[in-house]
Amino acid sequence: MTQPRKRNRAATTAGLLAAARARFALLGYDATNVRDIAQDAGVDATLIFRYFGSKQRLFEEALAPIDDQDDLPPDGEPEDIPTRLLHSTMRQDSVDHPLIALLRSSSREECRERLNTQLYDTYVRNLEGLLDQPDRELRAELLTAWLLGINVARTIAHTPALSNACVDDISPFFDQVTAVLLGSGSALKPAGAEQTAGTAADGQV
Amino acid sequence: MTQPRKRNRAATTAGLLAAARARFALLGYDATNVRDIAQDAGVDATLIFRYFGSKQRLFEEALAPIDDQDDLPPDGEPEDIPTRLLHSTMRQDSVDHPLIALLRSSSREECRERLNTQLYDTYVRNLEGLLDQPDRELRAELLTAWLLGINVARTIAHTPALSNACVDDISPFFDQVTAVLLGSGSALKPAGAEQTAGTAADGQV
Amino acid sequence: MTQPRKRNRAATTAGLLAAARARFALLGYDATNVRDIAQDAGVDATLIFRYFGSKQRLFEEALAPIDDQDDLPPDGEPEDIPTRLLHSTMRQDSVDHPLIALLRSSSREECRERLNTQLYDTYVRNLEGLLDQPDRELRAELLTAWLLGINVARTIAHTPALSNACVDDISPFFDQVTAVLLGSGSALKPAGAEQTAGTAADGQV
Amino acid sequence: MTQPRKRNRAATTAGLLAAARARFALLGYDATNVRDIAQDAGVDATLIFRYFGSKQRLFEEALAPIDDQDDLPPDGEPEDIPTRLLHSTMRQDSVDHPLIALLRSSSREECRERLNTQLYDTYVRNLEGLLDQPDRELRAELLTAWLLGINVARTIAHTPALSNACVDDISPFFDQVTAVLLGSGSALKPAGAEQTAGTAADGQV
DNA sequence: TATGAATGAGCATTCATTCAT
DNA sequence: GATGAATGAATGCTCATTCAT
Repeated sequence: MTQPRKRNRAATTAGLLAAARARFALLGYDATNVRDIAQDAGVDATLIFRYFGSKQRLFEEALAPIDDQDDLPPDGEPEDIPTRLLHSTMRQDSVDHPLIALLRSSSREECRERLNTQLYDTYVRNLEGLLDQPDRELRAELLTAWLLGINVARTIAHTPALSNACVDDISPFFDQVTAVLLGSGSALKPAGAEQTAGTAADGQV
Repeated sequence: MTQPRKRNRAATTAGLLAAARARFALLGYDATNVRDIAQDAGVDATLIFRYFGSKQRLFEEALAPIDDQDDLPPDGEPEDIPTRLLHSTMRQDSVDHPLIALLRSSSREECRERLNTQLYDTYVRNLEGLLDQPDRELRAELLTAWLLGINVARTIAHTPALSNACVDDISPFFDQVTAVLLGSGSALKPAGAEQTAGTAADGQV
Repeated sequence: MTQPRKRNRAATTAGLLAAARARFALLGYDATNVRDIAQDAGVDATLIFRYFGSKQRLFEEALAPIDDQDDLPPDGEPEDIPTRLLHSTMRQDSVDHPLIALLRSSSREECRERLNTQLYDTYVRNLEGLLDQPDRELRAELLTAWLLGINVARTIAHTPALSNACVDDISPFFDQVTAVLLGSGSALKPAGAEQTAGTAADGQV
Repeated sequence: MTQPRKRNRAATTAGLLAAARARFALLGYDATNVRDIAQDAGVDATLIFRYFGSKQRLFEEALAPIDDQDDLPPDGEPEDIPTRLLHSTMRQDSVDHPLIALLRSSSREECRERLNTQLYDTYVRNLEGLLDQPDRELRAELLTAWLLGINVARTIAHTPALSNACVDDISPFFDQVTAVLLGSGSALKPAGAEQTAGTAADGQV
């Protein structure tokens, strides 16, 4: 009680970051206030400024680590990329997906930019890399938009069916839509069996 | 606008509503302040309270009219519904789509509820009505999520390809994805050939 | 409906004054707003400024007429003065006694001055005139304070017994206290008999 | 006060309470604004909200301590009660008597209630306890009204004689009036001697 | 190092008052 | 003469941030 906390800078900043992540994702930047974050972390609000300088910087750092974790690692087969993005989208039961935090804070120009960047780096670029059609950017963005929309529907709008669905419920549809959007000439094509439907669809387009 | 538009209640309220619509959609509820809205409309901020009572009420009225306009009218063929929803999603060059305003204000419980309601009434319910599979709700929500994601990508994230795309660029993909998601047994089915792929895909799922 | 009111200046000002009197007495100057007064009178708030110039002037004029009516007329026997002041104090079932309005508005220097003046002109001066002792001013003020306190207790504090009391309930006490405060050497004294009771009462205590 | 009294919660809250007490008593609740209170106390206005939560709460706390101090302690002889109430009424040279603050804020329902309660608890109830006549409540209220009126005359109306009077100037009258109002059968009666003086005083006045 | 007292800018809202019709 | 649209000053209150200990 005299030493209320371990005076452990690492633990304090980690707790602050976690609390910030949760609040920013749930409420967005504006509606989140630093005192509540500090209270959630069980520390004094001043430490936010001591350790991070400003609310803005805390926001940036709170979103950064998960960004990296979300960036697709280069290992793994290319044809797994869509599936892995779906898993990333569906993975979070917790509401603190960084994309959602950015979306909810998108009244800030910098957040909009960052949302854009992150969407590109994590989704569009990776998907586009699988394709070689002239309209591959649009195709990649269309699939990205779908994943983004699913995320929003689940974490913000809370539409009932999607909120309760798990990856397996969605996979069948996802595979087909992926086949349609990534279409022929995609790197996925040679991968084979599960793409058959996609191939069929693609053939007719 | 060039003329100070003096002593005209109708024009003043209309200007206030337009300015509010734009600011709320761009910045969300919290980040929007009444003085800026009034300044955009070229009038004194107190008129907001005179005519609307509160910022909250202004928000509601600013979003209301477009809501109605977005609700699908019951006329028209059922199989046109997805296409019409796509047009509604793509129609707005202006950023002030009410769905976006609600999304950006989603830190407020009431806005989340309203977003949910509006998503259901305008999208999910109408799409679900076309289907009879046991999983028709999930299918409808998946298509809704896509339209929502496209909207977000265009108006908030400003992804380049989607932002510059027009309905015709997207229609081919949209038709196929619709076929996949609404699948067999849908009211769309008898409409024809392009559903074949969908049916095939559906069969294999 | 096309001619909503008789456009009768006299009636309008009278209605405004009456409404103002009631509101000012009930709420004091600050807590009363001109729109409510106008609404009570059934006219537009602007007329207050047209006819009275300002809220302040309306206040002054609203309190003025009753002032005069409360000033003791010079006719009548001097020994009736205390009794008449008691009746004035007890008379008002309605809450709009001007003294109360002034008291409730006494945060304004001008109202305090006016309260002082009115208390002096209506009460102290008249009572003091009945006396010739060196401490006649203090005696007069002590009786004035009592009448004032009774008024406050009835109209503001709403103490139960005093609120429900009528003049006859209080008269016996009043006569004795008057006898004590105005005391011997007062102009009342030679008047005689009813003071005896006071002395008797005093004796029995 | 000369020294900025920095970083001292106790001193700051005390200063704020004192400043609030003075302003509320002088101006009433509505006419007092928090910025002025803070300026009087030499601190920033936001500290009012930090320490008290709201203007309303500050008002309550500013009036509370004096309330307690004014409540008659149960010790002491019952027959001293009237005298002690007189002293309490006359004691305050400072204008910040809580009764006056309440009176000046009486446009607020809650203040009216509290005024009523306080008047009853501090004055009426204690006086009534000395009596056993059927009309003891009225008698107690009449004496209460007088003390209240004296307070108002001194602190609000500033009538000259009462404002400059001290307890000793008023005591002779007070004893006689008390004798009249509390009358025969009062608990004061057996106390005896000092009432005789009242009678004597009456005779000699 | 960490605590909490202090601060100033900003917000929604109200009100008396003026101006144009 | 009378209506209601327009205005600017002020108020209670919140928040990120800094300063002193």
